[in-house]
Parts: sequence; structure tokens; C-alpha cells
Amino acid sequence: MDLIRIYQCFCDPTRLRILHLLSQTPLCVCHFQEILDEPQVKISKHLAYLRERGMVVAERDQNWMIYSLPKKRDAELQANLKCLQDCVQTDSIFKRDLRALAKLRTKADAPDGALLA
Amino acid sequence: MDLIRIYQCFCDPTRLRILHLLSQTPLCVCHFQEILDEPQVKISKHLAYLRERGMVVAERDQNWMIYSLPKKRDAELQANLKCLQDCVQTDSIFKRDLRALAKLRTKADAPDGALLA
DNA sequence: CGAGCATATACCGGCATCGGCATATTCGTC
DNA sequence: GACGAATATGCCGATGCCGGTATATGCTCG
Repeated sequence: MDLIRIYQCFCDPTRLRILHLLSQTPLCVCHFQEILDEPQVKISKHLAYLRERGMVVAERDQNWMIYSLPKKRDAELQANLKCLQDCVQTDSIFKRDLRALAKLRTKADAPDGALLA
Repeated sequence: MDLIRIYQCFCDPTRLRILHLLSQTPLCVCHFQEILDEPQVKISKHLAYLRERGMVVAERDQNWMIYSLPKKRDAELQANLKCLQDCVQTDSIFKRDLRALAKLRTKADAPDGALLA
């Protein structure tokens, strides 16, 4: 029942927003802080939660930790991420997150590997 | 963020099995007991949890409570139920549940409204 | 009305989650 | 080696979930 692990990860708003953003591009913790407007601890802990359960992978780039979706995802995760994308279209919070991400991208002060997709 | 409510409902194995079965046909509590092989209290509580959150509806037929998916489901629930159906195809537990359901149907001792779909 | 079946609820203990505060770790720079 | 930036972790209290035992409710039938 790997599905359970997926749904457990999906059932918190902060984690859902994180996964939604990562569907667009890899990001580091400080980007999440800025886009989601949440304290560092909170972000960091949710990322740890997701990492422990294989929903995201992390890679160090100097001072930054760059988080992304795993390259190889099993069918269940892939299907649910797709479903999430579909469901999220109309929600104002997720739309706002996307706008904030776009704004960050124009700044172009990103560490290697993040924000370039 | 209605999505959160959906994922909270999806993140327990018993509830997931219940929803999967209800995607096939309405059922009453004692059918769940038999198919899932779980105690009555457990089933009843998970059904209450799902009912309070609008994932299922209940209707009384004499002594029985017949549970089913709501006729009108919003897009998010519909999408996720579909996704669940897709993800579940290969899982042995869910397949076993379907076999147990089929066996129940042949008995044809169901109360009105359940098991007839 | 009393018995019995089907289902729901109250209460409890154990455990996970969540968020916050403080502190630790890791890396780059001077 | 000290410092600062970026991130992670330990500890805590509050809350919610989960499953079990016992008990209550609703319905039917004799």
C-alpha cells in the first residue's frame, strides 16, 4: 500500500503547495520561504517529511539544498501528481504560488540547478 | 483547500478500501465487515469519518445503513476517485476485495439498494 | 413489550502530526 | 579559526487519529 504514503504526504496544505511548486521546477528552501511566506523551520520540516517518504530528493549546492521531485517516480506518484495539477488549476492559493514563483524567476538570482527549468 | 479534506480521507488503508469498493456499488456495513474482514466498530467509525467529510452518503433501509458515493461529486473528488481506480489495479489487497465483493454478489441476499449496481 | 439484529457512539490509551523556540550543523568567506 | 548565511534537528505542548471495550440506538418481529 504505497498509496497510503503518498496520501499521507498530500494531506497537509504546506506539503501540497511544496509538491505543486516542485512540479514546475526544483527549488531551495529559501525560495519556498519566500513563495509560501512561511517560517524556515516549518518548510524545512515538511521537506524532511517528504524526503523520508521518497516524495522529493535533495541535493546540496554550496550553502543551498535544492529540492526536486525524484527523476524516477513510480506510477502511483506520477498519477497523483498529475491529478494534483489538474485539481489545482482553479484554487487561488496555488495560483498565487505560481505567480510568486514567476516573480522569483525574473530575479534570476538562483543557485545552480534551481529555478532554471 | 477542499483537496486537503479529500487526501485526509484517503490516507488510511481501511478508508481507501471502503472508497474503492463504493466505486463499484453501494454497500451496507455488514458487507464491509465481511469483505474487509475487520470489526464492526472500526468500519462504522471510518464510515462516520467519511460521512462527516462528505465523501460518502448514508441512507437507511430497515435495519441496514446503505452507504454510497454521493451522486453529485465535485471535480476534485471525482478526479481523485478516478486516480485511485487507476492506481489500485495491481494491488493484491484491492484485488482481493473485488473478488470478495463478487462472491457476495452471487449470494444475492442483499438489502434493497445495495449490491445491485 | 421483549428479544435480537444492525449500526452508532462514548470513553480511553497510545501514538503521530504540527508548529514554535532554541540550538546545532554545514558551508563559504575573511 | 571566527563569522554569517542557509538549513536541519531536538525538545515541547497541543491536537488529532486509530483501534479497542463497553454501551447505546434504531428497527423488526413474535
